[in-house]
Parts: sequence; structure tokens; C-alpha cells
Amino acid sequence: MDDADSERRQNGGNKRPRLEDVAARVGVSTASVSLVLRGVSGPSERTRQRVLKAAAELGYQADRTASLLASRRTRLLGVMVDVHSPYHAEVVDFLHTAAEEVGYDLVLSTLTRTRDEHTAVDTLLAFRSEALILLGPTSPADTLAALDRKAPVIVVGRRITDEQLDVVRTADDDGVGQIVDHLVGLGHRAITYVDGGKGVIATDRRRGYRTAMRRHGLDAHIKVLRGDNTEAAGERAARRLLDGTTLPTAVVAFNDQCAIGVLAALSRAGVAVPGEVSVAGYDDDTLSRLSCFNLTTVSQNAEQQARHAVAAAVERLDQGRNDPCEVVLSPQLVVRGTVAEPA
Amino acid sequence: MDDADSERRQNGGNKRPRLEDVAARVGVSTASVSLVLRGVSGPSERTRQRVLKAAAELGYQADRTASLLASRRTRLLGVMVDVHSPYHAEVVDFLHTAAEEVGYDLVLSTLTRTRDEHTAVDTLLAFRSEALILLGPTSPADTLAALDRKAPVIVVGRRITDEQLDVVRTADDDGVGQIVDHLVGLGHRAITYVDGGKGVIATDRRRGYRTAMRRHGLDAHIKVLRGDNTEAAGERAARRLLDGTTLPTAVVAFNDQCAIGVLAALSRAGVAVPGEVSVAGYDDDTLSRLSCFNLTTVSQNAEQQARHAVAAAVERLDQGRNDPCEVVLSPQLVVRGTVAEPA
DNA sequence: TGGTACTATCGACTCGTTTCGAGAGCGTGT
DNA sequence: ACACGCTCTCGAAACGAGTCGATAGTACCA
Repeated sequence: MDDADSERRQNGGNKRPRLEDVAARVGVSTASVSLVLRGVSGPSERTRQRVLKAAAELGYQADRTASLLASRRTRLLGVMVDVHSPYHAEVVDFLHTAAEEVGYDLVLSTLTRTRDEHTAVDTLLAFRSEALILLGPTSPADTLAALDRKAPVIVVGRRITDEQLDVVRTADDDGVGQIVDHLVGLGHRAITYVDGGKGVIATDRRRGYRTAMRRHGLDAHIKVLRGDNTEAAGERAARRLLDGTTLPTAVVAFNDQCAIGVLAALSRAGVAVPGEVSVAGYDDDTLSRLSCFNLTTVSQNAEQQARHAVAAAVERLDQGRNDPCEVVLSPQLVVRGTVAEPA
Repeated sequence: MDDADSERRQNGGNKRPRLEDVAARVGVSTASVSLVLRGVSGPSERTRQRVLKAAAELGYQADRTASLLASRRTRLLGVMVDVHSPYHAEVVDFLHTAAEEVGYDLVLSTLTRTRDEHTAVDTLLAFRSEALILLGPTSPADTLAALDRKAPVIVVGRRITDEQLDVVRTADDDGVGQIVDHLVGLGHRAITYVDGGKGVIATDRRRGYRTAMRRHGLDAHIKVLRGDNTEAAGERAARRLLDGTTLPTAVVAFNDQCAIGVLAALSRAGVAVPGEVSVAGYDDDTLSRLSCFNLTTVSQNAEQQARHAVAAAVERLDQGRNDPCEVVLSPQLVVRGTVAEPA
């Protein structure tokens, strides 16, 4: 009955019902329906009920493209992510909830092999995102600064030299410092670091290692092995270690992936972890939590990053903030099973 | 110079340029500009050049919400994914390229802890997706069927009882069968299966195991251990195995995660893999490729799935197909290092 | 009865594009 | 000179919602 009714009402086919269809069914204007459906006060309780009923019966759902166009504001935050990153996945999770709390919605655009940052961001802008939350962008600072002129840009997870942009990140040097402190506290002295290649993040973490070692008067033990953010790089580094005359008592890797590589190479060589050598990673990603690795690492606190990113966007959009802000979160040491007192 | 110019031209502030702004700058109508920018034939070469130049100078970018609203078609495919799944990430990757090839764009909507399938799909519809590509949906068949009345639904990666829907999936039973065949070919007879819990997928794989064992006359060796799609479940199952009197020569797990758990428990117990026991997983996910696991597994062929999903959508939308189609892809055995001849 | 103070509702316009029929301009053939 | 086709361009009407000032309708009081 209802079906036939609504089909007749609709212009011929199976097109989706419009605001006007709901309005016609109830016998009010589209304006009233619009108000009711958005929960704005104004319409009477009677109208409200009837509109809601009709909308439900028709299976009405607002056409977002029209809504966005009509309202000056879109209340849309564009988020650029790398679908392949488990860490990004986690952040997106929290971004959703944080955005929802302040009445914003998210548009996602992802990086792929054939889809670079420029393309991804263009998509976000095309959807009229009011602000851009970029997770770990690799574009140069001035590109991002240029982008910022179109819509407020919030860079997440990366230090940036440009003074204009909002940045939410964790203190990478501090994080590595915490690991070193922890290791030294357990009695380690010969602590080797496996590097993460080029990039701001790698630089910061390396500096964190160096600084912490010096702080503990372990200048002589500072040793940085070339590495990268991959498991393979970790393995290569570990093999170089094994080729040497003496092993360090602890290895700190640029990130978890790399640390896993180190772990694998060591265990293959029959070196007990953490019996003979302690190993630590960075990121607290899904891998590190696997019980077979149970890797001691540093958490970047995805939830806090997400909250601060959304907050930064809202401040720009709704509270008229114009000066850039930089939120530097303290990373958190996650002690698991790959670190112990030196033998 | 340009900056000042364009700022003056725009109405006061720093609003984004509109089609009209470009048109005014060139001295033509918005209609012409629209044609040029979409690459539609019609405008003269002279106009084309001037429009392109002006658009570039103004940094014009089409407002998608307006475009979508104005054009009957949106050429938008809605994709529901679970950001946490590395497998989904891979499919999304290929979906992007496949969609691009046929002139469609993707809107992504993700599942999170607080965001269920219904919400995710609503978002997709709100953006006027013309078809819905759902990766591994868990909603019941009739819910999906209802959805299909609003927009063609393409279910990816899951068998479904409803006859109406398009489905793209791999033959899970066949995949497990291939593993068993491979193992039997190497001389294994005592092959145990670790189950994946409830759900259609688990059922299929379990059946694949049983069928294959029977085909090889190994009915007596059929043994299914309770399990799940997690590492922890794999570990538990492996411990139960270790508690038994004799170990099987091979273990096939529901998926890679579970297989990793099995691996971990075995190696902790000092059982050599693949020396004493061979282990195989399913999914060919990122984990299985890690050299420290180097897990023999079965690939679902993300690229093919993505292509077929997009093709199915296009057939529905552009080629007037009305009958449901089911594409069942053949999974592919990926031989790595955790399987060998029995001792 | 008239006036005030609300509330509930509506009509008409707006957002930035696309679309489409109409028409201007031009060369050609008769 | 006229009609014809052709290419290029344009004006104006959609698209489906949101916005806002205007206007009925009601209730109350003097």
C-alpha cells in the first residue's frame, strides 16, 4: 500500500523522495519539513510528528549535495589518509567520534599508488571541506602553506617548518628519549639506534636518541645504523650488528616495522630477546601488539591527536582563531616484553 | 599582482572563485566555461584557451556539491570499508584505479567502533552514490536487499543467500581445498583445521577443508579445532594441539591472523615450522608477507575483486543490467616458507 | 474592539553547477 | 538576395535543499 502510494507520488520511476515529496504528503511547506528534519525549534509538535512519520514512510533521506550547497556552511572536515597505514586507521576512528561531538562530518580521501597527495586534497576541496586534516603529509611546507589559503590546514603527525600552519604531533625526540631513559634505568649502556632514513620524523627521533644518550653520559656508546621504515631495513641493520664483534645490549629502532625486522634477524641468529639483547620500536602499531612480538614501543596516542586536530579545525572555523597553533603531545612508553635488564 | 587582482574581483573576502568569476574574467557565459572545463566539445579553441588560462589564474576548482546537484548523474560509487582491515585497504586501492578508468569517483565511508554499517551506508547515500560497494558487510541479507532498492548493492567478499544482489567473492572452499591439495601433494595426511567461528566465510572454508580431505580419502584425519579470526584464538587452538598426544603434520588456519597465533604458540613450544609441522593461513594479508612469518597462504586477489565490483556497478548503472550477478573468483595459493614435506 | 506579543507556517530567493533550446554569426550554393 | 547548414555562444531553467522576512493565526489584555 505504502509502496504503491509513494511510487505514484514520485515522478514515475523509483527516484528518491525529495523534501517536496514529504511536504506534499503532510500538506505543509518544504520549509517546515526542513526545519523539522534538522531538529530546529519552530514547528509545532503536531507538525513535527506528522513530518517525521511521513519522512519515515517515504524512506526520505536528505540529499547531502543539496544541503551542502544551500547552507553556507558544510560542516565537513576533509581528511587525507593513507589507507594502508594501521596507525592512520586508528586516528580516523577517533576523528569520527571527535568530529561528531562538535557536529562535523568527515570526508575521507586516500592515498594510493596512483593517487598522490595533490589529487587526494583536491577531492577534499571539491567536496567543500571547510578544513583539511592531513595525516602525515609529505608535501613540502610551502605547498601546504599555499593550500592553507584555501582552507585551514591541520598537519597531523609531522613537524613542519612553516610557521603558519596548525600542527598536531607528538614529540618524537622525547619519545625516543623515554625509551633510552627506560633502558638506561634497567642498566643498559650499549644502546644502538637503527635510523629511519630521510624525513623530518626520522631526524627528530635520531636527535632524541643522541640527546638522551648524552644526557646519560653515554656519548661513547652512541651508534646509529642506517635503516628505514621497513622490516627489511631492520633485518639488514641487525645483520650488520651480528657481523660486528660485540652486540649492544639494546637496540632502539626507528619504528615498529623496523624493530620487527631486527627481532626477526636476531631470533634467526639464535640471539635471545630480551635475554641477550633488548629491542624497542616506535608507534605502538598493530604489529607491536601481536603477542608473538609483544614489542616494547612508544604510543603516539591516536585519540589525543584526533581530538586536538578536530579542536584545531573548530577553533579556526568557529572561534575565529587566526594564529597558527602547534600541539605537541607527549608520547607514551608502552612497556611490553622485548626489553629487560641486560644480561 | 594576480593575487590582488583576483581578490578584488571576488566579492570582498577570500571566497573561492565560482564559475561566474571565471566567466566574467574571460567575458563569456558560465555555460561556455562549464563546457570548457569539463572538456566537452563545442567551445572554440580560442575560448578554450582563454578560459583555461583564467581558471588557472584564479585557482578555480569546481564545487563538486554543485556539480553533483546539477547533473542528473553523480558518477559516484559509495564504498563501505573497514579502515582497520589491511585487506580492505588493498581493495580500495584497486577500486580507485578501476573506477577512474570508467570515469567514476569514490566516496569512502568507514566502520568504526561507534559507527555501524547502517550509519556508514547512510552517509554514502547522502552523498548520492549511484551504487554501493560493500566490503565484507555483516548485515543480514534482507537488510542488504532492502538497501538494493535505493541503489544497486555490490557485496564484496562474502557469500550471500539473497538471489537479488550482486556478489563478488572468491571461492573460499576452493581456496582451502587448494591448500589441502598442496599439503597432500607434499605427503601430508594428518592435516588439522583451525576454525574461524561463526559466519558464512568460516562455514565455507570449513566445508572446503572437509570436502578436500574426503576427496583425498583422508576422512579419518579430519579434525576441526574451534577458533576465530584472531591471533589469540590461533594460539589457544595451538596449545590445545600441543596438549594432545600426537601433533598433526600440518595445520591449516581460518585466516592469516589465526595462523600467526598458531605459529607463535608452536615456536614458543619449540616445535619447528615447517620442519615438524607445516602451517598455512588464508588472505595473504600484510602480516603473512612479513619475512619473519613468511606464511604460506591463499590470496583473494584484491585487484580482480575490485575490478569486478566496479564492473558490476557499471553494468547496473550504464548498461541496464537488472539481473543479479555473482562473480566467484578463484583464489590463488601463495607458497611461502611455512609449508614443507612432512618429517 | 483594537492592540500587542507570540507562535506556526509559508513563499520566494539563494547556493554553484549543468543542461538545453534558442539564436547569433558566418560561409556556401542557388 | 535568400535559404541552408554549421559552429559557437548564451540565457534561463533546473537540481534539492536551506534561509529569512513576511504573514496568518491565536491568546491575552485593556
